[in-house]
Amino acid sequence: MDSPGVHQAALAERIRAVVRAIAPGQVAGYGEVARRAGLPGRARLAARVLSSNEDPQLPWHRVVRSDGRIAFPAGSEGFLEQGRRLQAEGVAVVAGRVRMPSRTTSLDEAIWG
DNA sequence: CTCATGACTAGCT
DNA sequence: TAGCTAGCCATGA
Repeated sequence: MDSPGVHQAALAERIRAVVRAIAPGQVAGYGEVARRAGLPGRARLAARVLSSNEDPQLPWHRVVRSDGRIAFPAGSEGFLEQGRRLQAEGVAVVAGRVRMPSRTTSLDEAIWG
């Protein structure tokens, strides 16, 4: 199915589907979303899809950068909005960052719990 | 066509 | 930890 004849609209459709599949209280990186949509390396495309998204039902706020940072400029409206929505779902947001699934806070915690 | 831009990433210093 | 660089790719001027 991933033939070189697919349109951009179809790709955007897949990306939105993947974003919709992110469970509440969870987050995913742009690159991860793209990869799940069958588009490895297209993190930028995923970001573009969200930037041009018009669907109010799309949980775009669950998508962050690979390092857990919110992609919007700190202090911007989008930045505040995303942080607000994430915290409303129980996601810990500290200084514009969220804890990524496979990222430990400290070595001690990783070893000793 | 070329050039600049951006809700990105990984690697190196 | 932080900053810089190069690669990435769709869009618009």
